[in-house]
Amino acid sequence: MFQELIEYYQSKSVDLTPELMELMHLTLSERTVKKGEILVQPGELNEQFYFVAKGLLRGYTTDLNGKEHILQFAPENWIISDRSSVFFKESSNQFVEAVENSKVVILNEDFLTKACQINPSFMMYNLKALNNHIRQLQRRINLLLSAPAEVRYLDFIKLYPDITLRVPQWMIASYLGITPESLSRVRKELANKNFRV
Amino acid sequence: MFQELIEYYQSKSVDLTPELMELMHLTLSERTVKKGEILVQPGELNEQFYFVAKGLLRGYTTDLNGKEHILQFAPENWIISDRSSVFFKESSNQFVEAVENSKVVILNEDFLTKACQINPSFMMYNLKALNNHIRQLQRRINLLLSAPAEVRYLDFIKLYPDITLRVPQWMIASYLGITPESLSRVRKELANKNFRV
DNA sequence: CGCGTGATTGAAACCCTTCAAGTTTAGTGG
DNA sequence: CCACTAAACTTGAAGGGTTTCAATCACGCG
Repeated sequence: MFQELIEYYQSKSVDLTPELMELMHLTLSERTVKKGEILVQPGELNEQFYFVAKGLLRGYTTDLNGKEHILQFAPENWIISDRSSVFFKESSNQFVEAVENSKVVILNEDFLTKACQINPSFMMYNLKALNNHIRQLQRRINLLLSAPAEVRYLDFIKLYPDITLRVPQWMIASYLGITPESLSRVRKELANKNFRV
Repeated sequence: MFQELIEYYQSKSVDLTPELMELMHLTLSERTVKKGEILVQPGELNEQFYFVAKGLLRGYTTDLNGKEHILQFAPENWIISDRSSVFFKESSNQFVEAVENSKVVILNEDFLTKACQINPSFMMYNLKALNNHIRQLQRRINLLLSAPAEVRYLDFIKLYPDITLRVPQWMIASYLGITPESLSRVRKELANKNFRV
């Protein structure tokens, strides 16, 4: 059980003490989700974090015009959730959906806080992970504020070459904040400049 | 010493044990910064968090055209820093500057990790604060992806009425990702619609 | 009072969107 | 394995929101 999660923690230098292992087996569970299946819906309370053991999830919102806006992709070894629900007991404001057939490990607030308490190395990992997440989000905000679509696209395929190949183009467009048509034109422009992925 | 920080922690239900108080006095320091003074520069290593006890700071980047893009404002009781430096020992990629004459408490990684280790209530506070920060950033990304300038502006003055009154308009424009001219026009439109702040 | 910073306004240009149509690709059932 | 269909991608033309550049106006501070 939780093989992928355990290996992930090891790679992050988490000291997998018997105590931590016991906590994991007591509080965690696994679940498989089919492509297109929805794990979290806006309006619902969902106090779970999902660690992606296999597959690919995405988090997105819909606006008043029904347009989707992708907030995050979560491939293997990423954690995705709606933090409003988990830490603040508010209803979610985003969807979490499986882009591919996936396997996730379900973490909850209980596990995270207890693991931090009983295991200093886990706490260090968690602090770093959260700060790193903040860093990524700031980087994305900076790009949205300062860079045109072409630059944002190049940044995306450089940062996430893996995801680029696994999701349809319109999802990348949605993540970048442009229309699929615009992304198509951006790619055409890049091709004309002899750019190769 | 650290009166504002102590009151802030109390308001967040942090249990201010003697042990934690001692750690604070051992590792924290205060500093006053004049309006316009710069605390962090891109390229420099700066392993400090700043808790704003009084005043207002801002974090911003400059792009290749020399244009500024404001990543965050930090009024009283906010923490600002460049997380690349603090947790990952990389050089900063943003400026941190005082918008007003300010007083800050300087926190470092050592304090934060130790405080989390010796004090469960501090750890809980810190976890919540980080998750809340992530939530705010996602909210902002969502707005940048989905909403036109007018909506983003209305959201800003609703969320940060205080900051709206304390910073020049061009800084708000920079935060929103538009030019000062555009913000001026947005405000004119709103005035025509009989909108009042 | 004069200077500099910030805010406003106008006109042209630009990036991106929208809408509509056509083309390609991928998946499914016969 | 082919045929069919739906989804994804491309392309074009028109329109909208925002930027750019330039000029003007308002205000606070030395």
